[in-house]
Amino acid sequence: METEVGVGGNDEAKLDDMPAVEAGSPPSSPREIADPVVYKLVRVVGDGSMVPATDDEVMEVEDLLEDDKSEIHPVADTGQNVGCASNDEFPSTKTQFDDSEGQCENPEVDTEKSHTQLDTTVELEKLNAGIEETVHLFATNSNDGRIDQPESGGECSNPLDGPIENESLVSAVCTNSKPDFSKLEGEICLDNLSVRELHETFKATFGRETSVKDKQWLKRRIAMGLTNSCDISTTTFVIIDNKVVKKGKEGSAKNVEGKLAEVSVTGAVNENCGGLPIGCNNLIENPEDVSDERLRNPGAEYDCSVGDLQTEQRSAKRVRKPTKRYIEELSEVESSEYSGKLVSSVKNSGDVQSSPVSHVRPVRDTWSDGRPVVTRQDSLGGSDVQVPYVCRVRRSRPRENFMALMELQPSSMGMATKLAKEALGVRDNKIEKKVFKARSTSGWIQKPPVTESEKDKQYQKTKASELEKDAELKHMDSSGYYSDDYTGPVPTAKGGMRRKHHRPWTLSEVVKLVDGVARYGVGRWSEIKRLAFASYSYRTSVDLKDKWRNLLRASFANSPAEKGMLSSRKHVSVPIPAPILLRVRELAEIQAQVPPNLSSSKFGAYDDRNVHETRSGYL
DNA sequence: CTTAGGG
DNA sequence: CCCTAAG
Repeated sequence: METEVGVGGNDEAKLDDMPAVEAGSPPSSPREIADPVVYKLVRVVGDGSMVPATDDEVMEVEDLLEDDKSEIHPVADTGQNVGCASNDEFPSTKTQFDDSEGQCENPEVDTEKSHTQLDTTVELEKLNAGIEETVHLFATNSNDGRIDQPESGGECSNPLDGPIENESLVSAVCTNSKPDFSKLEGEICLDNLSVRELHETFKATFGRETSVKDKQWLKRRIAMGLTNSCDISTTTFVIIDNKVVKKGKEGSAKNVEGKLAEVSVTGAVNENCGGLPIGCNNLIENPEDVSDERLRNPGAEYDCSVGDLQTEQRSAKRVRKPTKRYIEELSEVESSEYSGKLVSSVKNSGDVQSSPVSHVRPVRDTWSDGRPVVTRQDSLGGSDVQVPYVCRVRRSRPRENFMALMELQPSSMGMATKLAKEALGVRDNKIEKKVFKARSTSGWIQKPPVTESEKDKQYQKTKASELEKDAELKHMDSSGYYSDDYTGPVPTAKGGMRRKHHRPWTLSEVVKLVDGVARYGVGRWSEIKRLAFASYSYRTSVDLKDKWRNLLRASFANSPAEKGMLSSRKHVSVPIPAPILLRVRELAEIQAQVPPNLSSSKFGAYDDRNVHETRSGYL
């Protein structure tokens, strides 16, 4: 449990981070500034006690603060705000708007609007849910449940001396960051404002700019910001003294009014000068924020019309790591129906039902670089263990039948194999050896494929016929043909396993290989494998190549001795008949001298028999 | 993925 | 056989 929480407290020190307070126009109410409520970072330890935040944590927060500041600065630089000195500037604001009016109603806005609105609206739906949550959290945290009782008259308990502070403090604290709060005074009819004006107002409300061009969204946001309420009519936006006045039925609006103010004030001091509860703020910030997070998504929905917003916003705002919640949400969405539009799913989550629990969780699933890590949740013994989910599949190796493997290697293999199997996705019997690559270290090795049941039966038939055919050539046992197949991992003295399985080449195989080479040419291993070795699931092209290499070597080594070697040498498991070696040599020479292209005119030096034999089917 | 080569 | 570097 290392949840970071903000704890209200009077901490002047933190003010250093808010230059806004001292410089700039004289605070209208020095007292408030002297006694602001500031968030202090602490960490709640398991037992409930709190310890000071670590440097790192503080840094993080400061980062955020800076973030915000940097965001605010541009606002100041625009010089649009003529200072927020006094509270009675509303009129001038009006005029200001009028003056700078003109291009506000550019057509693009409206065309763009439709798209934008779509998305943003959706976002809002969702966000609202979050807001509700947050509000509740706040309510419970401050325990006096004031949020829920608008007219309780318990203002005195407000550490900031009552409701009035709401405005004065805000304007005071934020004086320097220039949001023109005067604009927020008195009656505001958002409906009458142009997009540009809305932007102004937005700025004034939140102390930052927005690039959203959706009037509806702006109005809603502003309304929410000003009233600290998330329950904003979607149609009418008349705000008087921080109260939304719904057209027709005024007071009926269930706004939280100033009650939330105290909460929001705390939040305000901390970060943004807007009168928005901080949690709320984080959740419903610009859609761009959200989109930023959403960006992690491959097929993010903001790809078209809102694209510019993203980029624009991103340049201005540092990208924050998506919270775990987002990751979860996204993955959910992604896995379910995500294919570019997450509208519907978002809509769903828009219901207030979303569990508050989920978003308090620490961000653990993300590496420090913000890159989500693909893991597999294994519930082992109650604790969630995340296993890096490796899934390597053998390229085109022998068919490894895991069942057989497990049978053959009872001991350590059992468990390991099982695990591996699970991790690999059972169905694929071609398991990449690489998984076991660590054989020397891991201590266990893959099993030989030998005992393949069905597949092999099938090919054993073919094999059988071949055997007969081969039987003459070699004096091999036709019965135990496969019995010796298994040359399991050879346990080396060190306990580490050596080599996988050694499958001795049978004479028939060799013949086939030679034949194949004769037919398709040296180096066409894949072809030979495909055509001549179709029935041998093991024996990859590489194997063929290797074998050929060996044959070649042998053939040349033996040639001088000719047939004599047959018995001379050490007992080779499958002594290769001289004729074959001879063929090999011939083939080798042919192939060497005659680049693949030429047809047949260049082989005078070889006896016809061989050549013909060799080339049978070739020409 | 397929080849070639080294190990 | 394994592993890898190269097309």
